[in-house]
Amino acid sequence: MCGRFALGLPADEVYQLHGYPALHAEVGEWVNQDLFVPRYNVAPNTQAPVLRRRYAGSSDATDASESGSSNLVLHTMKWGLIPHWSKSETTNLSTINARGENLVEGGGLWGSIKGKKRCIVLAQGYYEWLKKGKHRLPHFSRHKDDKLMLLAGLYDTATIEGRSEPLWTFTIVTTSANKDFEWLHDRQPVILTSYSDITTWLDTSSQTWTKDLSRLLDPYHDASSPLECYAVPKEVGKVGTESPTFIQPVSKRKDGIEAMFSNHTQSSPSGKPKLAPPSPAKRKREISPPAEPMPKSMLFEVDEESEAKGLDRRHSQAVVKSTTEPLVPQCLTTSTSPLQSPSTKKPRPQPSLHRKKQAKKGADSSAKITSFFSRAS
DNA sequence: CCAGACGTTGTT
DNA sequence: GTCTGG
DNA sequence: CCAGACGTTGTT
DNA sequence: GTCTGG
Repeated sequence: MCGRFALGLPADEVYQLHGYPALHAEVGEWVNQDLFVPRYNVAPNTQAPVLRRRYAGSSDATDASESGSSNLVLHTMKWGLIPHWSKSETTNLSTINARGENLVEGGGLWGSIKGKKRCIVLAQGYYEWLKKGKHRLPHFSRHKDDKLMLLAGLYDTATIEGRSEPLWTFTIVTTSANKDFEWLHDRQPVILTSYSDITTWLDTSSQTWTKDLSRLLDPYHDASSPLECYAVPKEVGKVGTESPTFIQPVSKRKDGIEAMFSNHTQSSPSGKPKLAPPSPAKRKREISPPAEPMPKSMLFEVDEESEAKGLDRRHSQAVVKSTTEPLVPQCLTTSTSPLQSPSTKKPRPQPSLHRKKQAKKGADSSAKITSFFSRAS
């Protein structure tokens, strides 16, 4: 399922968080403090930000600052778990995901890890490709309130021949998609939201698996933190590309077109449940507006069929709505500045991640092609 | 005992 | 590394 | 997960 | 089609 997501931070950096309260700072704050370099296309086999708990006496301290009381460490690991007994950095195994069902059942590759090396992968959201015949249309799923998405993960370290440092890698735990997401895909990452779930998942002190942990792997359902999902530019499918537009609804860029076609409306073909589209009013708060410029030009193919269905989706029934209350319990509230001393760490300039040239223009018959040129200010 | 698997997704 | 299959 | 490669000999 | 790289 989850083969791509958004948000990352600079490689090889290790941050010391100041205990669980800082977890709240989580969202927004880390990003706004430029401790993260926002990324919009995090692929397997690349580095990504991971949170784990460290225990006194363990020798896995890496080079994190030794400032005492904290036991939560944030650093980067490579996506795609390499078991500790492997001597090679590559593997035949598919380990970018771990099925929750197989954790519960026990044994196997995960048997020795699930009780001891759990972590949380930080993301703005994740991509999923909706299959439409032979076409695949990328969608982005995220918390409606723009909170960081916390994905349940497992990690391990391996000593690779010819390397002096251990290789840290992780995998993302998956489960059945919940009802609201079945139209998109049958699997979903395990998304943690409540403080107690987060602490439960990160607490490996017992070194064992428990029923409580199994419960966390149930399909996502947290009415207080609803998700939203919308189509995004196909360009996200190209590895190595980066653009904030990848996590923005493609429909937003089709305003003109949408207006033109808006009479078609629906005739709900199947009884499929669908997600409500992002409310237009809401989409304004951007996560960490990057210094990064928008691409010179973006091109989107609008296939009539998908287009129709896409429009249809916006009239559908809906995702649970949260109008209520501060989604994070008080216990998570940060005391002061959560990350004031990540040792020598400083905000760094946005790396230039663009490599994309020009979207190709070969209008392939059947599809309607529309180009949008965003004038990056 | 040794050899070989150990995994996921998607597609057929 | 640990478990399974032969 | 998707995108892109997937091969050899001989000659320069 | 299948494998590799990102």
